Amino acid sequence: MTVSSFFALHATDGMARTGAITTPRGTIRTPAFMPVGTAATVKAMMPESVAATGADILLGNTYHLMLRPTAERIDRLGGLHRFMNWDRPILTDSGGFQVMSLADLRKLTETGVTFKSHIDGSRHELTPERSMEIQRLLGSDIVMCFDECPALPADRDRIAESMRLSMRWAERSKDAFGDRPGHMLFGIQQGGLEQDFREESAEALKAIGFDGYAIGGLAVGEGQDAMFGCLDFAPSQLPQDKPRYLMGVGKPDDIVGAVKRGVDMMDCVLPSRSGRTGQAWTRRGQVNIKNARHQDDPRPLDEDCTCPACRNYSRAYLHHVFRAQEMISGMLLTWHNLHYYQELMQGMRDAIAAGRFAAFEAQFHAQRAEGDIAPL
RNA sequence: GCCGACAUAGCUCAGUUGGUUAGAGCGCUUGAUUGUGGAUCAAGAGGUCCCCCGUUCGAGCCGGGGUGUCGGUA
Repeated sequence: MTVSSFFALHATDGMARTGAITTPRGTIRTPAFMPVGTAATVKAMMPESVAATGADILLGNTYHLMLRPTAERIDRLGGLHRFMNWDRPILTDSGGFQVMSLADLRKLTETGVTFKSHIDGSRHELTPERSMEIQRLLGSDIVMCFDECPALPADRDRIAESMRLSMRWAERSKDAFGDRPGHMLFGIQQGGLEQDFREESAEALKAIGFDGYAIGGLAVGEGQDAMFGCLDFAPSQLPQDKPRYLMGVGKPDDIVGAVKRGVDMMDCVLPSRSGRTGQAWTRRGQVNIKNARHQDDPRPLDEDCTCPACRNYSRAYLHHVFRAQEMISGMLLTWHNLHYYQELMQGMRDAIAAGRFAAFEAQFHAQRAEGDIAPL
């Protein structure tokens, strides 16, 4: 069906699409879920285990790697892939999200952002140019523009001002990125929940021209209904023939809703963070393994799951090791969560290819509605 | 046996000259977590203040007796 040199659309079903992004380091099947490996590791997971869950690509983070161990050191050691023993594609966030999440540690100007390190208090300047340089030193396959991501709710003036700053930074990012065969640069649409600002942002990005287009600034406090409302129009404002990447999303039902609305790629810390804080995501919904009801339960987290946590361990064990703060707790639950997320993505890819996404979605919601297995 | 200290939430402990409905940390029961600060936040349950008697308008607090624990000593 297709299109650009590296992105091939294989099938669509409604707004949902399935395809593949080809990179020198491997193919990314879309819709894709990308685990987050902020500090050169998907926490609690070995890279081969991450690959075993079915992940084609993972994320690294400009801001965190810049502070420690520094981009220059990673470059001297052969680049991020070699450094962390992950030879498949890596997408690096530009540090833009930290402009929001670390708001009390930074100063924002037209030029860029000055951060005060949360590690040692040292000052670091991040600009579109410096962000591109760091992502080049890391050897990132998919580089993200440096942007600003305002928390919602925010008033229209603030959203417009922020979006336009991000668009000026997008242009500087493109200039600084230059021409790097085999590497891609993605622009990031902003504009809050406002359709006109999203449109203005999309037009600005398309005029600059990118290899892919991200939808940024969502899942930052607006709630699912509002986010879906925005996704009812945002994807179609972006080019049809390029990957669309919804940043930072989400819970399983957010992901299904996003794919339904035309999103090709997503990332989220949730499966990995939840794994470390005792929360599991299953086809029957959310399970809090911390809860006392699991302490005598010999059954697996999910009887139908083939991940190591479900195949080899009981809920009672997972409960125990979480309560005892044993490291295997985060390892097993993270593995399960990533496995479930990837299985969900595969299910959606198959369903779209077969033209039965609506049925898949209905079944997804029906299984969740059943709720967790009955008490003992 | 004698001398001394101590006894308050599951645990470790605060508790003012005697003054509303006795607190904290941890633990416990739950919830939140969306481009990761291995983080953080929120709610809740839980008390015969060792027992008895007394003083007092009023006792976790003061007095007497008892019980228990710990320490010292013979």
